[in-house]
Amino acid sequence: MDRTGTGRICDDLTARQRQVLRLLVQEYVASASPVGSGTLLRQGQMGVSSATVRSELALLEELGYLHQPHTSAGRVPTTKGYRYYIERLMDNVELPAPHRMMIGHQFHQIRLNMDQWLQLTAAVLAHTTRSASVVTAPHAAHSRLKHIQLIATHDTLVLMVLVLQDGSVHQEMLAVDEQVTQDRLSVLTSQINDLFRNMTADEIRDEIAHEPPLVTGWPARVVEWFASRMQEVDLRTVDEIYQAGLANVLEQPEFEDVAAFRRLVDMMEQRQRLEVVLARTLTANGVQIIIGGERPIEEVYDVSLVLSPYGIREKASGVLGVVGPTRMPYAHVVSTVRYVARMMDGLIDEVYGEPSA
Amino acid sequence: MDRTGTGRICDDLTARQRQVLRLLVQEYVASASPVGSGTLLRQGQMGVSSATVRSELALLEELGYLHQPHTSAGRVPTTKGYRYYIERLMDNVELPAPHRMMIGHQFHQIRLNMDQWLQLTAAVLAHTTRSASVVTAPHAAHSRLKHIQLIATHDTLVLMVLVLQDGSVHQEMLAVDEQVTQDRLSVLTSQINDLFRNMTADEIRDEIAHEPPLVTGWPARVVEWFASRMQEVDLRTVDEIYQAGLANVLEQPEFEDVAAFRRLVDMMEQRQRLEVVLARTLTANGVQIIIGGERPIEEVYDVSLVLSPYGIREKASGVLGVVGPTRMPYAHVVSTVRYVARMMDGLIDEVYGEPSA
DNA sequence: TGTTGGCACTCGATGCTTGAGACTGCTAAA
DNA sequence: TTTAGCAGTCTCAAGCATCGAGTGCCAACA
Repeated sequence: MDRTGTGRICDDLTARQRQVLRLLVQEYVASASPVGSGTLLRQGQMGVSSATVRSELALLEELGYLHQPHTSAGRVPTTKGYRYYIERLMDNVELPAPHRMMIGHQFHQIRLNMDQWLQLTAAVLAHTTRSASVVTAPHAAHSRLKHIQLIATHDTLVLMVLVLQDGSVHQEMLAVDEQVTQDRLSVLTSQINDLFRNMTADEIRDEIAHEPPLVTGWPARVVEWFASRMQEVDLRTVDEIYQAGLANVLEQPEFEDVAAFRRLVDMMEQRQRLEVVLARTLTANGVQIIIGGERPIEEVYDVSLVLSPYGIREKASGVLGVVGPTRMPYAHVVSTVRYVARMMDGLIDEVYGEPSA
Repeated sequence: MDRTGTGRICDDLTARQRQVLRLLVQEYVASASPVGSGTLLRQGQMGVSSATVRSELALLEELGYLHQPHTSAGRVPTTKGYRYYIERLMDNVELPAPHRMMIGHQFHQIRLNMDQWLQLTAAVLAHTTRSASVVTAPHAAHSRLKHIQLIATHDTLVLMVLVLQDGSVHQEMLAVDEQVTQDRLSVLTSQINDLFRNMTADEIRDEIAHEPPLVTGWPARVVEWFASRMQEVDLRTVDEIYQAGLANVLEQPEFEDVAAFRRLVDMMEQRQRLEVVLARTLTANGVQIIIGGERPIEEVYDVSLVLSPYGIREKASGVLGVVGPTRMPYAHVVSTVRYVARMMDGLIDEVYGEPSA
């Protein structure tokens, strides 16, 4: 792609401009204050004078990669600048061994309790990146029924516990008008299990629609309830969301401003919006970086997300990642997220992978 | 107790001092800035001059109820002042009807899904009090086994789903060395259910210790695992914790200071410490108010908690409440928390109460 | 004895000015 | 094309005066 031979690589920036942009982003991420030509010279030896750097800076600003808070200040990367840095300039290194060891160590010696795993994953992510983290429970798109259990908790209340192929367990209660006995429920449990085991929600819907009714009276309504609950669980793209490390981001200077922090907290608390962002990553490949001000989160310009899917697509997959300031050490965060996602892949494979038999 | 006849009631403060303290707390809660004698006079008609109020203020400060940030500022209640206000001066009114209606309305039309109920409860508490909220899942101290189900998810992995009398559902996986079949697990499921149903964790421990072993080989280890998991669940005082409304407290002026807000976030994120506080309320009667700087949370002096147990003691009970700034409209918050706790009582009774049969 | 008006005083908040410092853009020379 | 030099811009922190809410004290009074 180097068509001109003058250091113009790819399509737009010269080698020196790229170097300036890279140094500037790195310096800004480290120092959290606007970077001027002087600082840049001091930082990396680039063999030119400050005046040259200044003109490059002016050009980069004109091209939309940088922004100047005010005339006599240094430059700050724009969203476009971060995006360019992340995609073209950042060293995409593997997480250093000590970090890998530390993470690996924390993941050892824990029992096979999915809830604890996910909580731990969120904690580890938050801790190693000094940011907030999100982790969703693994989940399959059209999971099949593994087991249903109906339990009488009261004379007219039925507790349903639903276990799906993807390992998720769901529960809900239903009030029926008549008295129910555990004996009758146990029979019904067997019937439903025998009839619908290994079926998806859609298949169950079809089965019910076409077959003559299995039962009548309140058991029929229980079956109906079971089917609609299956459907509901099936439609959900993101199940439970685990979070950790909100306190970490409070250390960042950009969140001295309470309003800025509020945007981040809102982001974490508004489940709906968060779900949209997470769902996008669920079907993506590899680590996704969403920079504040970009598409799905235009209004939260000082927050970025580094997310990765994990698990086995179509079998049990979720999303995990980091939520932090836009001014974030992306290289480190990306490699951490990637590494933790790979770890989770391993776990999921162990738990849900193809049986050897 | 009015021994002197000069307005000295109970034991310590005169009627006028109490009036001054009450007005001051109310005014401070409303305005968020130190209250002086002038403001106090303007607020409530107390028929005395500012000089008199000043001397009362000076006395109240000497007694430790008030604090003066600096010489030329007004007074601010101390922890002791808040405590006195809450216990002796606050109007303990019922939540006004419009609020009651709004809350009641939000609670209607939701299905019997405990998870959603608790999430909603947290949201409603946070919304009506404009603070953060915490709600724990209902839970019984020594709950009996209702149902256990063992499911083969893999050739050497067993998923156990545990349903207890208190309605809680617990799950965990176990890796066994040998191949397991669902058939064998189903048999084991029936055996365990038949043998241990309606027993507490302790009873199950005893039974296992004294009876000859039910099975040998890996099924024995599954039984052992089941028993230890029961024990573990039984020992837990607080199960899942639901939170909401952290963003609300960011509106409060005292949390302009990031450090202060950090203390609150830490409070909410450090599960261990939060559990200690919540567990204390679990065994208490009625609404508990923990003021920042007081016993279990000495170091978090700008945060207060208003908590209430709910549910049926020994059968299914939890804690719910509000976490907000010490400068909090206690009367309103207390009546909200009380009202919501009563609502939850109703639900719990419906779900776990004595069967009519 | 308790209450009150008066008064001097304190001290944070506010606003203004000023100088230092960081960084810029521009220009003319190399 | 690069660079040294320079004038200009703008923020920030410090210093300073002012304002005013609020205080404590005291003498006079009911």
